[in-house]
Amino acid sequence: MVQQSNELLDKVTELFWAKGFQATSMRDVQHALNMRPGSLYARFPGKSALFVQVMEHYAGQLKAHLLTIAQASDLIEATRMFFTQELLRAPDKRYQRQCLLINAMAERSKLDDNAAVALDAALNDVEDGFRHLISALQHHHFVTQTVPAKIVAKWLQTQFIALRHTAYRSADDAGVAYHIDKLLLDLQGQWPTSHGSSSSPAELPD
Amino acid sequence: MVQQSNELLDKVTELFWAKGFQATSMRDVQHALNMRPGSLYARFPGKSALFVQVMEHYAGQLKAHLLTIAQASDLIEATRMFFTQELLRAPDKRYQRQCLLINAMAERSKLDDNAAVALDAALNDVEDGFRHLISALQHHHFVTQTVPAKIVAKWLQTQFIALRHTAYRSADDAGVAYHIDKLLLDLQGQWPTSHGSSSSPAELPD
DNA sequence: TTGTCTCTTGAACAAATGTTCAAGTAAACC
DNA sequence: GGTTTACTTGAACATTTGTTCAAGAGACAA
Repeated sequence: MVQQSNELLDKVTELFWAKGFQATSMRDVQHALNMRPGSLYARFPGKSALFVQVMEHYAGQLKAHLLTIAQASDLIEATRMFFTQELLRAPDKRYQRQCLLINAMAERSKLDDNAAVALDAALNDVEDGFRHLISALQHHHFVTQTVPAKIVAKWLQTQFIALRHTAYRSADDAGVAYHIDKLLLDLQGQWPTSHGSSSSPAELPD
Repeated sequence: MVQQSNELLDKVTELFWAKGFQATSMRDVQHALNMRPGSLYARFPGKSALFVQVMEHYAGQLKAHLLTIAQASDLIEATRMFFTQELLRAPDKRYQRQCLLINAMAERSKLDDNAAVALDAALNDVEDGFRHLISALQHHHFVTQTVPAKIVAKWLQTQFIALRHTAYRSADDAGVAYHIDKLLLDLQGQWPTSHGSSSSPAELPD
């Protein structure tokens, strides 16, 4: 009758995702996991530790997803699919259109040190996933190689974050699909030649 | 010795901006305004009402700013200036790089009905400001007229949101400036011809 | 049965938070 | 001077929240 840690984390992740970290009380967690306070605290040292594990859980999954995509045969289509899947989640899971990490960022001032570090690590992890995807896109000449993958990756992650917010708010899914089309155009389109970006735009990280 | 309501709202806005709505306690507000609980509650019926007024205050200012920009002679340069100003706020006001509205969105589940309505209204207000700017840009042929201003405006607001997050997190201001350049390229660049966007791409809302 | 070990229970605590209200202050008006 | 009016004060309340811990339950060995 003992639940696996992964199942537990799945459920807690959903909670934090749907309601936010602060808005989710330990009593909410206890109820969702059908555990009493003592048992819960035997498993997780406290709310902050729970947050840390959820961050790792979430970022790990997202990064893995991105690495899979980077190996697809039709990269552009796979990228579009990725965005479509993430952004057009069905109404019953609409809260998943939001980005858990961004919501967490908004609550940063209330996080303790461990939690803040975990949040940063999670964001960097996801960025790393995007960098792999961009490198693949550059390798297949979908994206100019004159701009470092790292910079394009940051751009794409930025787009992802913003679209999640818009998709969450918008009632118009077709409009979101249009935004994705625009994004894919811009990705393959023109890039500024330079603007004092510290690293030379010519060199490509791995 | 009585403070103007605008001064009060300015201070409360800063508080909410820097710490977040939930993370700011009424005692924080009392301290910042040098008011005792009773006086504060005589002026504002409660924390939720405070939130509502801050939303109106903030969105009103941002929209006004956008309307001013829409009347500049060099629209592209004015737009770039707008983004640069908002995104590269000096270190002592770094928290203002974040978007107050987005942070509020992340706490939506804890807002009561009035506050949620005010938040939506604020977001729509800002979107309206962007729409005016886009209309001006289209009028001067910087942006294609084949796409409705409303759609482009939503895109630009999305970009704005995204860049704010990145600018807040990033240690590299030159990178942010590069992102702004890319944004201005994309704005003037290619737009998808259609993708089931419900309203016909030919007609332009004023 | 008895004893031991592991895990669970739920009442309880302490701190924080939004809010109220009777009492106090001082200026304005008759 | 006396009375009313408008505003301020700060102690206090009720609720929520993260967390703890002594007591209990059940499995298994002696």
